[in-house]
Amino acid sequence: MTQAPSKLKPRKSPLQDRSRATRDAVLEAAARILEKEGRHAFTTNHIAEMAGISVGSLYQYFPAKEAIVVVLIRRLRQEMLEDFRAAVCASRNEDLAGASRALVRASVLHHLRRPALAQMLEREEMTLPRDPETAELKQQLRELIIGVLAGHGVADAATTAFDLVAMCHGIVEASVQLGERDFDNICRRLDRAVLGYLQASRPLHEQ
Amino acid sequence: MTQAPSKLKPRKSPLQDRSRATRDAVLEAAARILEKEGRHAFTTNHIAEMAGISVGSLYQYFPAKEAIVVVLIRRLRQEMLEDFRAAVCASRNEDLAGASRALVRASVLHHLRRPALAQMLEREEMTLPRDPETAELKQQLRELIIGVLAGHGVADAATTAFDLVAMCHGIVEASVQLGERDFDNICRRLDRAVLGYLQASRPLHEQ
DNA sequence: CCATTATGCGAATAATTGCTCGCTTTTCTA
DNA sequence: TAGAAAAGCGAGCAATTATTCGCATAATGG
Repeated sequence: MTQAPSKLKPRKSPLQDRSRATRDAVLEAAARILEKEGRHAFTTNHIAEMAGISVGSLYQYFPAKEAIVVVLIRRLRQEMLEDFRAAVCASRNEDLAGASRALVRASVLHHLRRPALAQMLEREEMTLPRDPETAELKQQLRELIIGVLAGHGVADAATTAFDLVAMCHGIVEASVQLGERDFDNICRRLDRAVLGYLQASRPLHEQ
Repeated sequence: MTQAPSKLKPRKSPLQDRSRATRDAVLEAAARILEKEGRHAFTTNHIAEMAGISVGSLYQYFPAKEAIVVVLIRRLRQEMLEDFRAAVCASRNEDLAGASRALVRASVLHHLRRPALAQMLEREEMTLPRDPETAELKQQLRELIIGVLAGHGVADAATTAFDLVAMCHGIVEASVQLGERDFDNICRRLDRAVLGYLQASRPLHEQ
């Protein structure tokens, strides 16, 4: 009883340089189509054409169209995790406000690298079947942030982390969607939101 | 030279009760499919089947599949605007904190009515061509909130309104996605975020 | 230089799906 | 109640698209 081949894992791993280039070309073409032409243009034939290869070659490395998106998402999450780790590392001697600012900057940086792509991929992620590898990356990211908050004595770090991430995500996504590309401006507003939330654990009348 | 028929406006307006029922059945079936089966099941034949009518009848009232979604979105925005207007009206004698709380409750109420549907429709909206009627509703909503903030002396009401709406949206969406359905719990956290942001206009050290 | 393996190709296939059109049934109206 | 108008029907057309498969070309190893 052999395992049924997964619909998400690569059919074949590239061994030669040539094939690795093909695989990368597919991924880059797919990314470009998603960010510049949208979902409707995201067809296997079109991806192959834009990558300068044939559909047949595409299917040697990806067992299904979805698998391409899954890899792109995985890469995005991987990058994000690394950015956040770097930010946490660089701000390990700062106070809570300093650490928050560092995380905010990492978050905005991530979204502004390829704004349209990041948004498309996040949207796709919700439609796709759960990918354990991506879930693991997200879990690590969550724990990283909870750790930072808890380390600074924030109460109920898990909920706080959840809300902070969600509200930053909301503001950045909405801003980027409207064409905002001013890194510092977005950061300022996120800082205000984050620090405000952290402060507001104390009720208003104590001010 | 007659005007080319729009792809979004109804081909025919229902005159008899019978046809109005058909139209409504289509909309409700479409909504149910979107929220319970997802995009991939959203086909005209399936919608007609679930509505208990034939495809032909469907196309008498909607010139294209997209038109159905557009109407659903329009209805959602309409409802939301009315909820917000009611909240603003009911809290017109309160202070800024009170008004904020009222708006937060309206927002959460909106999302919790049919959580899965609201999320799907918002996602679809981004893919669809811009609908002027929906844009108008959103514009009114924006002005409503800006008005409330400005009326309480909030500086830069436009940006503040944008950020508050975006961050609430972020938190609610993320919470709902994880299955959270506790109205009061979500409200509490949104209150904290909103009041925190409003407070944080003053820098930290003044506290 | 040959055998073997890896890589690449793209026409063809099979399935899906948005939408039309000629027709029947129901409702309205005069 | 007859004729017209509205509403409803659903098989089938046309177009799209994910995926395959038999074959060609290139790299590798002995």
